Amino acid sequence: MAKRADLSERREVFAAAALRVIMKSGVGGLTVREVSREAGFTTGALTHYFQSKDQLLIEASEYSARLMRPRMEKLARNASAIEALRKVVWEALPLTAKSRHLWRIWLGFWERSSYNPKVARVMRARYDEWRGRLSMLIRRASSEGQARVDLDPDQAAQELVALVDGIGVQVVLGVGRIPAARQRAMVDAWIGSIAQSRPNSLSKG
Amino acid sequence: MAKRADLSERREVFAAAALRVIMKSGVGGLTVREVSREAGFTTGALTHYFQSKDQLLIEASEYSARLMRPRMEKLARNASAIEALRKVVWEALPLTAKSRHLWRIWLGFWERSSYNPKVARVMRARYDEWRGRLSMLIRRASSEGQARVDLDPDQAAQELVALVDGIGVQVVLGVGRIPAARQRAMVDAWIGSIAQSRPNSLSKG
DNA sequence: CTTGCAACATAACAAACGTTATGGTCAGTT
DNA sequence: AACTGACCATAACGTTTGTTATGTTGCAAG
Repeated sequence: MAKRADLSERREVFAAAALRVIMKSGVGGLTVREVSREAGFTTGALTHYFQSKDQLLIEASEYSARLMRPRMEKLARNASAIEALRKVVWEALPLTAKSRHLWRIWLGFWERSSYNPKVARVMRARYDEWRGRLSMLIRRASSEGQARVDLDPDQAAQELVALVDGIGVQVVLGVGRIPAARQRAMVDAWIGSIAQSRPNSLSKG
Repeated sequence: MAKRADLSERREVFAAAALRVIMKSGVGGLTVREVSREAGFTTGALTHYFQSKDQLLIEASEYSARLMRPRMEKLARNASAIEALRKVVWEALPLTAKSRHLWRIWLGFWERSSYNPKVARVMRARYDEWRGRLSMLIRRASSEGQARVDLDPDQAAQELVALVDGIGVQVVLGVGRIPAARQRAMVDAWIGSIAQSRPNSLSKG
């Protein structure tokens, strides 16, 4: 066994290259040759680390999730649950160029996931994590008296996920105009609708 | 000039076949051979009516819009502007199997529109029409005292478009669960937020 | 009745694709 | 020092693609 390069490190290099190619040409326009070139290698290297193109796509999808996760987890640790929810959702919005780039990538995976079961599985896991994160924050907000208690946290989280996706589509496709301030206002309005000015303990007493 | 078949009629046959293929294999998986077979012809016939695959896709996109338009226009003629808005948006939701099929098609066009300027142009026109329809109804609701007057109709319509897209994504991708009743409730909640119980004339007086 | 062109089918084409095969190089083991 | 296998390049393979070329047929105008 004569190893010179770290395996998982090389795989990340190709995954990152794949994301850059997707940004340029879309998931449908992605080719193993282009990804190899983007990574600074040739197809011989890529096939050494990935059994197939599908595997590369899945790895790329997981890598894109790893890019967001740490920031999300940090923002979720905010003392106020409602404030944490605000900041977490804001982070997901297509507010910055970098965020819009990621959105462009995710959107590229959407269609592929409709016709590729493997991609669909990864995509579902991704959304489960995202919805779960929001659900947990909403639950926390309820128990801390910052949000209504007559609320199904999972259902509320599902609504919020849909809201964010809708904004993402409009902005990334460029079919609508939703400036940053408006995006945040929409999220705040939704959070305001589940928020509760009076603490839970008082309304119970 | 020996014509036997109506030109625009044949083109619609191919457009409809293209939509069926997209439902099955996605826009990325669509091939001219498959569409020809689906239409009951061969590629020779298809190329006789379409200069390129892109033209076929655009025609198919426009055809899918023509499928919705009449129903939308009929529902928009409701006496009550708010009620018309409700019914029009409900019609756009992925509530029925048929509607979900159309959503699947639209979603397929999204990525392609990111990298194909021609498709992007058509897509933008489609959303302009959709947003304009909602904007008009909201404007009507305001002037009839059914909706707040301190409202930017275009901005409100943009929000509603995003909401519907978000629901569409979640349902069609199958990454979230939003039952029909919940979809309608979400729309109603949004409309409720812009609605006004007291007529405009009173609040002005 | 001839003729011309629309309306298709069939076949061929070059390009691009994912994948596989082959070969070379060099670090690390024996 | 010989050897081995990880690492990567290069090339080839078979398939599929959009497009073009080349028929063939049959209605309708002249």
